[in-house]
Amino acid sequence: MNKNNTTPQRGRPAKSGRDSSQTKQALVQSGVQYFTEFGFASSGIDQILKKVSVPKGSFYHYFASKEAFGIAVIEEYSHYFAKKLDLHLLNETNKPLMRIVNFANDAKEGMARYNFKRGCLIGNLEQEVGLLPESHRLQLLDTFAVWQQKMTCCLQLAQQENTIPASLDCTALASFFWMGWEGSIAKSKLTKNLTPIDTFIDVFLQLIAK
Amino acid sequence: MNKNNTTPQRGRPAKSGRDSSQTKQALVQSGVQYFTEFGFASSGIDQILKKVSVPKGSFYHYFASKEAFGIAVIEEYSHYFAKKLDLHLLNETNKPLMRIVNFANDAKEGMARYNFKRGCLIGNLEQEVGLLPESHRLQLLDTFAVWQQKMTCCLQLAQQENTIPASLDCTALASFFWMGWEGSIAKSKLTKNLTPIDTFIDVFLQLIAK
DNA sequence: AACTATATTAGACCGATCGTCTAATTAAAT
DNA sequence: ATTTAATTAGACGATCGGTCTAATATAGTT
Repeated sequence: MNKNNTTPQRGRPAKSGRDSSQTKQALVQSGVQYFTEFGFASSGIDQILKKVSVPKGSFYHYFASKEAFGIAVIEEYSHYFAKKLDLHLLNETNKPLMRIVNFANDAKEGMARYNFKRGCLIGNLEQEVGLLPESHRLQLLDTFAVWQQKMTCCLQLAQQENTIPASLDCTALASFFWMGWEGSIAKSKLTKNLTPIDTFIDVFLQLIAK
Repeated sequence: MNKNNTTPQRGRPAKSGRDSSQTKQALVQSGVQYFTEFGFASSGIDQILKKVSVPKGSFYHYFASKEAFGIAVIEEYSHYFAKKLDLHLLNETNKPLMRIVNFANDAKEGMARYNFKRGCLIGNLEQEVGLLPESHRLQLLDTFAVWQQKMTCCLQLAQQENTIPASLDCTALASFFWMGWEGSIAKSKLTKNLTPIDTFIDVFLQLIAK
């Protein structure tokens, strides 16, 4: 975002060979991993730095504080997830409810790939909210609002298709979906298998189908 | 459990005046509060002790380790919650679905009373499972299994009454309920209001009603 | 070539815990 | 008086938290 390789870099060069924005991005991605697995409070800056071979002294060059770093991490994940969501929920080659199923399958893959250790950053931090700075709390709320909006649209499409009853309030149903979703991800972390997610999706679809 | 006031206490008397089992119980209750609000990893033994005026040196007299203490804390909460659940779900003066509503209202009171800072110990620890000893993980699974069984029975009652469709698998539905429930408690902590819980219960009941 | 500005790093800083343990203290039992 | 049991005092070393200052290395400027 900041500098590209056409402009020569001033200052002492990074040990890693990355330029400024690459290093920043690498740190954020490492943060996503650690925060998703261990939460904000229990993740140390040391580990996060070590993973991408950035020296400790550099951290406060790139970020003003752990809080500021957290904001960047949440933002990164939010963008990543919103993209994934659009990929499935706006895929016009599939019917609306099928899009939800596809999204769930995508997420299930991720759960298994990381051995059920990660789950959803937003859901994990949500539980930790009592230990988080207020800025993070608001950011999490924003993120959920975006996801909810996307899901609402998808459900409305299903409604227009007459796949689900017209009597349903799609906004409330979308909120309901995400609460159950986060619950199922958490349960899946606990059981270390995909059964909870499957149960959630199956029952959800069965309940809303006409 | 251990000693009552009829048998005189040997050894140096506790500063607090409590006997052995009272002190242990006080520690466990303090642990419930802290673990529920801050999780296992972020709760310090010091704080837990201070809250009930038990000196630090005493901790390892009462518990073999923090892990063992955690087991006692989870057990205490599980019992407490199972009792609350029975109180509502087995209350024959109400129809099955009304019992669920009453349970939810009870829980909502608790959420508000603690200013949305605590929520559900089991749900909170569930998210933290990556940082927990395996013994805790299994205990959490057990606890959920018990809750799920209780809810299954209640839903089956509703089914027998013909309040909900006979086509529903009550076991799956109970699992679904608890995932959504935990999700709604977490969301309620985030929003600092009861709207998520209300939405969850409302939509759930609407979806399963005939 | 000397100097300034900028970018990055090295590594220490200190306070706060962390969970645990050993020795001392206090009382009842013998 | 001595032993046994229960509780406490307080230190223990280790880790690690987030942060900061000074040193280093490059590019731009004169």
